Amino acid sequence: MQNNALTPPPGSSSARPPRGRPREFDRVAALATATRLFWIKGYEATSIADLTEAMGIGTKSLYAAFGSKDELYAEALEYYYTTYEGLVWTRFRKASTAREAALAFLEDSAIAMTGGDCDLPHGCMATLASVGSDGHAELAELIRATRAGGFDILKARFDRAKIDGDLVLAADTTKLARFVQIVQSGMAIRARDGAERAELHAVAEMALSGWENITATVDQGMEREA
Amino acid sequence: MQNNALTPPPGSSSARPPRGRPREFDRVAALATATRLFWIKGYEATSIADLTEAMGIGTKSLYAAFGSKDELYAEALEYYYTTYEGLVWTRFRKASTAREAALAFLEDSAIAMTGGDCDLPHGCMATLASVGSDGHAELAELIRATRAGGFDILKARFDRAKIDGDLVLAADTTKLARFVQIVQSGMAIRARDGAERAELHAVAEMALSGWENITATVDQGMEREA
DNA sequence: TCCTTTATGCAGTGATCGATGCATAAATAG
DNA sequence: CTATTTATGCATCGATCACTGCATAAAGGA
Repeated sequence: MQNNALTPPPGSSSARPPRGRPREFDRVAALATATRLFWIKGYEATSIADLTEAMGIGTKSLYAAFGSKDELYAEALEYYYTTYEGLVWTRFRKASTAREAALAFLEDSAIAMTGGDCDLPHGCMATLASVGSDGHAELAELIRATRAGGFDILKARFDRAKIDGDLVLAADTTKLARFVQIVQSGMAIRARDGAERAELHAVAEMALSGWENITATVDQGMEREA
Repeated sequence: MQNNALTPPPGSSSARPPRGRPREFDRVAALATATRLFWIKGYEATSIADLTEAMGIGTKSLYAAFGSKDELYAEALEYYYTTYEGLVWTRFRKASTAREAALAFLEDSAIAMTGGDCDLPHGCMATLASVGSDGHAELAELIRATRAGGFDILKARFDRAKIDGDLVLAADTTKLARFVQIVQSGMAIRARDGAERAELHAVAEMALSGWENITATVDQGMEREA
């Protein structure tokens, strides 16, 4: 949860200026390049050779600056989230109702996953990340936690909507948040397969077209099931 | 599309019985074991050493029987589909309306993705397959084609529903099929992350709770968007 | 100027990757 | 029986994996 060995604060307080030879490359730019590569190809398919070539530095500099491949990936995932989370959550936070928030989240996800306003890689780095769980337990847990964070935000917003009054108290916010999260996850897979933005946009709208039914009848729906 | 080098007919017509030393292992059982391993760990994270150990055979026998890792994966994907597609599509095919078919597909997917009635690996092998596109273009295309097959089945069913009359002619069956496919894809990711069957079951129901709104207003929804 | 500190380039570490050569074992055909 | 055909076990291939030791270059502090 807190900063462990994998995620040291990147721009930690530089109390004294470094005395030796200064770094010849921009660390942030290199991290951005690494992030893009991991985003596109994933952890396992991205080799150190791929990274050093794309970043324009040698392996020694990479390890001196980032420690290991795992630590670099962890920093890249953090960079990814802090840099691009606004694309997906800004309108969500401004929305006045739970439904508007969910729709904004899915619509803006559709935009972000198809390149945004620039040429971002398609798909969601956190959703599509699949680190083989052999010896990378720490990374796998970090990725799972990142995914879980999105769910928590959704559920918290829906819980607040109950207090605000725009969501009935009987609504199951956990299931609601899971549903929205699952739709976004599915969009990520389609985006990686080359889906157009309009397709994902339409899906965002269709997903919430039954909002009133969902929020009002989800519990009695479970009773009907049993 | 047709059988290429990667997918020779496994049980092709044995015109004459083999003359030499018979194989000491069951090829189908070995393929089933390999399929399960690929299903759980994916293509890249599953090594030949992992496979030979799990299958209980040597590398020479593996290559003699299956050709290469790529060809083995292709056969495993085919085995996966032909063996388990019934879990997901049987009730779908029997359904009398498009909505019932879609609901059956999502509900049965929820069951299959959480182990079915035995201890199947969680998640969908085809959906979660992510072969790094470096030098494995043929496999990547095969996987994309497998995913596309599911979409085609859904869309064909919805198109038929228009003729049957239980779906309005104005409905956009392409978007409808994409939506259902995306929900199922998202379920696969959640299943791999350890989702309970009940959670995915609830999502299947929620996804189709706006069916009447979707099928009736999807086009005017697009107009409202523009 | 000299000394310390840091970064870089190059070569190379052991390990593992997918895949093979070779000798041998085991079966059938004659 | 012998000859032929096939499967297997063992050792190993070159390539690549993540990663590091060592010598050198380049900066600041004194």
